[in-house]
Amino acid sequence: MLTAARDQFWTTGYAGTSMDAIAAATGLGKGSLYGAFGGKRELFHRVFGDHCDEAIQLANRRLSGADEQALERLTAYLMDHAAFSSDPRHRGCLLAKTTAELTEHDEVVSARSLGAFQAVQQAITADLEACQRNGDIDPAADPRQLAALLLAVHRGIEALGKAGTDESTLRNITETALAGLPRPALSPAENAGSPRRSA
Amino acid sequence: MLTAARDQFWTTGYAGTSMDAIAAATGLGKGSLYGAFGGKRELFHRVFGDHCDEAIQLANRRLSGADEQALERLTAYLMDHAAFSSDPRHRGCLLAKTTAELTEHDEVVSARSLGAFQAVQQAITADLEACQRNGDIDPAADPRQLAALLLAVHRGIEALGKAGTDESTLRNITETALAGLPRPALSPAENAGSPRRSA
DNA sequence: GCGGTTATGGACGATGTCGTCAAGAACGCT
DNA sequence: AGCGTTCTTGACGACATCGTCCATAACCGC
Repeated sequence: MLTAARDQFWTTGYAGTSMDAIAAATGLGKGSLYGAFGGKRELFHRVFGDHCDEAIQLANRRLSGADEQALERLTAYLMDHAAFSSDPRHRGCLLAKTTAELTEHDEVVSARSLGAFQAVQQAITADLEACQRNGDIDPAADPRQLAALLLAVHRGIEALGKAGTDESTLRNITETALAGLPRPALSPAENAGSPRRSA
Repeated sequence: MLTAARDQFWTTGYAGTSMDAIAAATGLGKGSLYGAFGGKRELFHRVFGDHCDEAIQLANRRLSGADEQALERLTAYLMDHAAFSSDPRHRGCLLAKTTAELTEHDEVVSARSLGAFQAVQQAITADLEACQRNGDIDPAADPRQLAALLLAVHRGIEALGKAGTDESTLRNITETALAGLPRPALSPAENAGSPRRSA
């Protein structure tokens, strides 16, 4: 029911969605909607908040686990996002669309957007720290800065995918970004022994 | 006059902007608007097309010049964008907002968005090739892939800035991205002689 | 200066949209 | 079953919005 309302906002945006459309999509009468949520704005806040929570949980779930697979998880997370974003059926991230449309006009939305992005960045940071513990990434690097970069790449892929960029380009972007991460400085002698992800 | 209409669309989005609002903003009567452009959609196409052209021209202007300053230009382009995007008064890139709102619903907008992004990417590619000629970047690297990554970072910075990310974070992202570009492989002996950008 | 042409502007009808409300359905409790 | 309470609903008023239309103003060649 909330998902039907969310989908409606998702495809037509906040301003482009009428309460009648939501009533039709959910099967509820308009009176019920106003009674339950107060109004269009409040309903959207509810829907948007839930969506942010889900997105954060998803990132945390996909990026947490054993140190040995940390780089694998990160790669998969970004690669899947690239594949997903380039799908023409993809409506685009609701978080991105909402931020673009409403962040200047709605404090609640603005705060929640920023919070969501920071939470995802935090999840990436944690995963990068795991990569460092596993020897996949230079331990001297600041994982928060790398995470910020990867989040930016993540959001950039989202934006470019929505514009119609094809999948291989988006995957290449991900690969190039990951290739640019600082590797541990190995003295030539110790090439062999250090732990790396499995192929 | 077109800029007034553009600004109106820019701040309130396509769906959120009424023709009466545009009439008020431009000082023109509604009849004139419909007579001159045909309708809301056509007017927006005009405004959006002009804006894309300007954005492309700006990128080309800022990223072209002598090989010796190619890396400087690229750095400045991205850094300025980071500073710009984090300004709370910044309305956010019209190209990004429009792509987010309309790309699924309007073929014309979709095509023009993709074209604009590709044009900017091309400008970055050309600048990176200049960097390679100047010895700032590994000549073995594919400049188009690096450009795609930098464009993604550029768009990501835009998105994060709109969400409220502060300037220093966005600048750090830019620096981290630039630091991850592949440097020319120098044999230890020739460290001294190769051309680098001036500090 | 003048007739014809074009541009202008705001009133207008039709429709869309928001939020409310009273009538009715569903439900629980005794 | 009978009753009161809550939930649901679609019609409704007020207003916004779209696109049109015509009376008027500006402009042009002559």
